[in-house]
Amino acid sequence: MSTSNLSNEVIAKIEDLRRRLDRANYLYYVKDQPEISDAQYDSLMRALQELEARYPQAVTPESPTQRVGATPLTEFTPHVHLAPMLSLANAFGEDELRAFDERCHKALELPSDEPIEYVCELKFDGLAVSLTYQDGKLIAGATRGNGMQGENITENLKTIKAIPLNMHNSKLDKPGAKPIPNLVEVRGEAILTHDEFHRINDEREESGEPTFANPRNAAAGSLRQLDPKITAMRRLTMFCYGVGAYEGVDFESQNKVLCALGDWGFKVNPNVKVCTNIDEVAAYINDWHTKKEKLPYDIDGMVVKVNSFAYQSQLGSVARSPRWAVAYKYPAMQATTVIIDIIVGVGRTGALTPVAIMEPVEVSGVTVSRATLHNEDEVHRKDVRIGDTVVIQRAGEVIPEVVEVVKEKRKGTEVEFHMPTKCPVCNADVERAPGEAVARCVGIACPAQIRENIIHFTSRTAMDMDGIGPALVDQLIESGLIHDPADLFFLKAENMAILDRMAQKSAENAYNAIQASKTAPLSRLIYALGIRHVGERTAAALAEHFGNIDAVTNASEEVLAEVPDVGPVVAASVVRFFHQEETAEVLRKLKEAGIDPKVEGRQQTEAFAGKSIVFTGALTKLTREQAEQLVYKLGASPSSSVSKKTSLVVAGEKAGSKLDKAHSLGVPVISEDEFLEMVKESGADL
DNA sequence: ATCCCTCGAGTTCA
DNA sequence: CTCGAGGGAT
Repeated sequence: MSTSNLSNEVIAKIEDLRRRLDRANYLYYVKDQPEISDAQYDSLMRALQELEARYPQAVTPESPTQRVGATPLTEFTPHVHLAPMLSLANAFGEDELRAFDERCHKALELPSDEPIEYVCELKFDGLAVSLTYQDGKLIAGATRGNGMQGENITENLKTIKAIPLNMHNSKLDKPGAKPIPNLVEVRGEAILTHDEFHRINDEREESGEPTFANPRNAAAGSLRQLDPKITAMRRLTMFCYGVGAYEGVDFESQNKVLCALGDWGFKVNPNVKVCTNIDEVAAYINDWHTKKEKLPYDIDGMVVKVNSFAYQSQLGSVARSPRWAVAYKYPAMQATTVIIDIIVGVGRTGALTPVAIMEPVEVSGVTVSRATLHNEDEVHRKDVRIGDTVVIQRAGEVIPEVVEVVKEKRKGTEVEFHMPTKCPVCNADVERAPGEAVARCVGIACPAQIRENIIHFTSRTAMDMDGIGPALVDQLIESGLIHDPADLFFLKAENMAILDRMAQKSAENAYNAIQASKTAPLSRLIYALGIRHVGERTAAALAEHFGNIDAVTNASEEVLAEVPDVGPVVAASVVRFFHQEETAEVLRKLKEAGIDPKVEGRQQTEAFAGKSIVFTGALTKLTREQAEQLVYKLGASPSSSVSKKTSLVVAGEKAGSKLDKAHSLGVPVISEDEFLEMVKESGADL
């Protein structure tokens, strides 16, 4: 391996390979229009690596092989920006945007009817970065830091393929094209796309590492790695939008800067608009308010800049921000606040739910003061403590959630949360089933559960008693007028009118709503009872299968398990529910109030209603299916296996084990003919 | 036994 | 809307 035989031919070969690799990179990472395949790229890269290995003296820092440095750093060194990286003043809402326009008019001494040209650019939510190029070669890259001085992260930035190691000079023949300056600081934002962010978090989750709260944090974390190999694995990208210091080139406007950056091989976001006046700016901002959600990366606003550089220098800067630009911020989806307390709520099923009570804060236009923490594990996973400063957001724009704790703000006085061992409402024991996430109050007469249960009963999706809300339910319980859902049906308007702030009119409305609910379909009633694991769908399936409430009440676990989507857990839950004395009492009162809904198309015959019937052997006059449909129509539930809950077995010819089982369990058995006779006598309307 | 899908339950604010 | 659990398919 000698250094002496580096011929011109070899140099030319190396340079050709580098040119082709740089171009492939540019087309792939900047233009998103690859022209060669990954395999072709790899083979070019391998060829270059081999040549460089053979002629180490030919390796330059700008070679495409040098994107991932070999050795990790021990620390970052400071980097002084040649021109400061200013921060922008914020504008919230159109009024502040127009105020900015007026300030510009005033400072430029322009009449207000003479419009100023502005450039609108997306404001990326990433990490601001400055790249320094000397004679077209990347010599340094740094974070923004305090604006004057940042950290030198050149090795990490070189791993970003969208950043050219060499500026392009191929478009010089294009009219208005700018030559490669001898010195330029290119300013931009390093970001992670949503896809990449999720990929990284998935990987971290799998390997048990803490996940990043958002793409910006992930991007920042990735660039602050001392080992560039790690940064290289986080496939960051970078949009460039401006210049700091520059020599050997001149610009007339911000728009020309963006064009030049594009020509030089930098990635420039295409969603830029030159607006002839502030109205167009406002319209463009408004346009992107919804469109921004469809972008594959995060933006948190729009940057509005005075286009003309002449105007820009006339406007100058105040303090640390230029007067010629403003950052329009869309209403923040995230905010920071302080956890005042973590309280525990008791749900209808006894579930204890920790809820964070926070210093009220505005998030996307709404004041938020509480957020669910779901369960104890969740609290500890996020390590939320009372007194913590937390980042919150509205998940799906609606429900507030705690995203993360700002650990840097910890004072050491924060209090850890522990699930109480006694119910905060009724002081009964709290149990957490092994393997389950929720802790439950086991108190059968827990007032909180009774309250939630009644509220659930009246709710729109259950019995739909319009006009009866939590407040009224509380008063009714407190005054002793009701103890369970069924009591609602015995209320009289006069009784309710006695209550605080209960006008005669609204008492009548409530009374009418209760009476109207008496005709609710069976599925609603079953759902309203609030059986654990029985929601709207399962309630509908049970109603459909059994046809009346008695049939459900008497059903065994086996019979229940025949219902579609009902398995052992749901079946056991239903049986347990109907075994409770309280349930029997409620059902009795419902009947007394005349509530016993039937499913349409089913008749409730004396002989069959609520019975569980099994057919066995070969039927001669009916098919098995017809027979099952028949008893279903008459109010019974057909079943396929015999248990002690079975009311009746209809045995056809050559009946086998089911008949034996019926005999051994003492279940009545009849023949097919007897069955048909029974149907006839039932008086059913066939 | 394991994965995927659906359903249930709890939650916020205007 | 999100998480967790149950059911059913594989």
